[in-house]
Amino acid sequence: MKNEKIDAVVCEEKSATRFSACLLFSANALARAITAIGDEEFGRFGLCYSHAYMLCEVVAQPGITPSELSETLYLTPSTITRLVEKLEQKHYVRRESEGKRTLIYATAEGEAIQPEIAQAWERVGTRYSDAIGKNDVCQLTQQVFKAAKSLGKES
Amino acid sequence: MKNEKIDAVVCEEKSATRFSACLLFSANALARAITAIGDEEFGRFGLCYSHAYMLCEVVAQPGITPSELSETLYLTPSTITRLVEKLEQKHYVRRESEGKRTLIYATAEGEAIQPEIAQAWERVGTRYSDAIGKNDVCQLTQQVFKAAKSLGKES
DNA sequence: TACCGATAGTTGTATGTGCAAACAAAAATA
DNA sequence: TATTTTTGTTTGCACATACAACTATCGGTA
Repeated sequence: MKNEKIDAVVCEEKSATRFSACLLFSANALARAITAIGDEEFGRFGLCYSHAYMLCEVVAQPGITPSELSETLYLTPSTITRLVEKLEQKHYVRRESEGKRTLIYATAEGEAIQPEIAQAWERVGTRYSDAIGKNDVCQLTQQVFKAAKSLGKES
Repeated sequence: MKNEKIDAVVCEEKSATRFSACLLFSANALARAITAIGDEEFGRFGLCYSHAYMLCEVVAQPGITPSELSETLYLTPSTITRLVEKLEQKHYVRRESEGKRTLIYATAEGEAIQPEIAQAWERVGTRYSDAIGKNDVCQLTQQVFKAAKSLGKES
């Protein structure tokens, strides 16, 4: 019984499943695993990884708009709005309305925690490099990003 | 101004960003993009991709327990409980208590939609293969899964 | 037999994310 | 100039997921 049939075809090692051959499955599993690390590190100062990334971008590009952030971060505009709200609550950014656009600026406080973010970022990198292997990481990242970009256009 | 300094180092093509070199970022971007496709296809009959996967597993392994599903699907037990609840609402599975364990079985209805799930699964595969390239997909999937597994052990 | 730690599962709560709809402002067209 | 369309942003709602705390059961030990 059980799943002999499918497993016989798909599996080679014991931990593989009928799902491991599916990119939809694997990509989500990877994202969850690595996000756990990211949120653990960035969480030390009360941010999740996407907040940290967004804040970096705002610091680098003062007056950036939500739609620009949306493109850079590969997130929908509504998600950007929510993230900005959170960062605003924490006084890391402020918003300025300019016509139909919204300009986002980092506060002094937001700029001040940049070093901490950079450190956390590095720790995250170290941790997943250690787990996955430094050489593989670089290639994997490139391929993953390329795939994400291709799929972004698909729909 | 802007971000010349960093971009000069990191970017080669215009769409790359300081983030694209980060696996945490890229993996999440990929997961979101591919999940959008998955949910679109599986959503045609009211499921999201994780429901569909779980149902497959339950059909293949009648009487499977939440903790087994948790390992197979790389999801936390609490998430499994929530997914099972959803599938139960839709009358695709039923639960049986056996001591401290819970056994999950597919209903006739649940087994009946298996063909539809298989079709949707195939459509998803076709769509991302078309976007990414058939050859790349296979290798990418393996690497992504391997990385996810390594990271799963890390924490 | 009676207790205690370990294990399995569920629930409360919180959060990131997205879709669809609403809204506001700009641009295009008549 | 007036009207329509398009664009940018925000909100209402829904959902997958996780953590922490809680409950229930099992297994071992005194």
